[in-house]
Amino acid sequence: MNKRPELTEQTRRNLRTAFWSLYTQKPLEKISVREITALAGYNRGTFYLYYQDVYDLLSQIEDELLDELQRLLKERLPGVLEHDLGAYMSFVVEINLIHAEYGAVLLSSRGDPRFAARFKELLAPVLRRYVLAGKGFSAAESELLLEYHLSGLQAMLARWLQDPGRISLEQFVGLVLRMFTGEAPAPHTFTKKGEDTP
Amino acid sequence: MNKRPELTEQTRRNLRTAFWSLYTQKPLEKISVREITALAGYNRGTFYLYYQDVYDLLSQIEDELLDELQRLLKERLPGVLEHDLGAYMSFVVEINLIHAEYGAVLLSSRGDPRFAARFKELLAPVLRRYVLAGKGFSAAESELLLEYHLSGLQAMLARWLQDPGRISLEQFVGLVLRMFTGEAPAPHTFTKKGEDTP
DNA sequence: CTGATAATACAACATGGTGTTCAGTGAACC
DNA sequence: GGTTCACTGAACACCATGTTGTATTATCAG
Repeated sequence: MNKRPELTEQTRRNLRTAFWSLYTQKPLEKISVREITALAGYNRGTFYLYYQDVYDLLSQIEDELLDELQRLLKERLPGVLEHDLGAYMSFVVEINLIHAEYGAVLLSSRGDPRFAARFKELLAPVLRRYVLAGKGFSAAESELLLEYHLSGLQAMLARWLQDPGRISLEQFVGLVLRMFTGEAPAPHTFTKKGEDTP
Repeated sequence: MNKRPELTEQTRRNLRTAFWSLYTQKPLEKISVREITALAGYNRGTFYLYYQDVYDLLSQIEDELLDELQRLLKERLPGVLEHDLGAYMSFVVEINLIHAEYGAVLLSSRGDPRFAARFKELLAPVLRRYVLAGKGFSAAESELLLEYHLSGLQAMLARWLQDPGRISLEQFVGLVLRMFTGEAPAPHTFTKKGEDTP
């Protein structure tokens, strides 16, 4: 099966690209299969050879992003996290920066709440253990504070991704850590590492 | 026009109630005018005598809630806020508790992002002045931290409204203030920690 | 080269939602 | 008792959906 893999992949990409250029302009419910295929230059029926419906297409984009994020995070989690939450968060933010074209939209208020929810779910275990644990909160309190931090982080990250030039990555991570730990670290300057960041 | 105001008001209410009972069960885009009018016991055309479309109906509910919230907050702002952010936040939370039937849905992740955005916009000035001002943050940093606090508060409030019985209002406001002020113990009398299991 | 196969095109169909229109009905109001 | 009002019922044009059957290519195996 699939005698022409690179052609089908191209078609898939074309549909996805057409969809995304529409999605950056208007909400999901106003995007029709007609519009996508017209923009991509295919017959409407062709769409259904690749995707069940418009939401399925969006889901596949989201799945790819989240799968990669999870994979990368799991690689780094044991080595980095234990003694350096800051480095871990830097890594999280960097990954998002790489995929900013998608992430900035999906995580924003005009994005997909389901995506944001899954993103938060990914980070929840880390926050539970390294930000909330051992501070004497009841289970109910922890749950609420976790929601505060996760939603806050997600929204702040989304906003930063809109225009990452205004604040450096280090400064941004500094703000995140400041929120995590209360008031602890210094406000502006952050310790610089030996290497440049892309 | 409108010779029988109490009849038309009743119809309006019936349509709104029918819509809301559907909206608590499924997302907006899956709710049709047909469904609403069938549930309310009216002809489909009648809907269009009162609302432009389904989103218009939702908007009217949201507008009413936000208008009342804003009105109440403006009443209390000058008297209460200056010396007691805690009392002010208590008031904010109380108002939301009164309208929990709507607020708990609209503010939740399955609610309307536009509503959440407007809700946050309402509280933004207060946070800007009483939580962020005078702490030496740059404009860009303040914007990001504001986003963190607003989104965190909104999400935590939404979650609390789902089941306000688990934590008292005072305790909840204590958590909010704790997030606002860093880690400092809350001014109000609430927590007695150390007995619950973390 | 040729036949098989896979990717895509094109057209048509049934379904169901949208928003609008317009004549008609019954009850409320004056 | 006639008029006005709220609502009905039915129809209309439009558009999107998802599916199907048939046709047209391009690629590959033999």
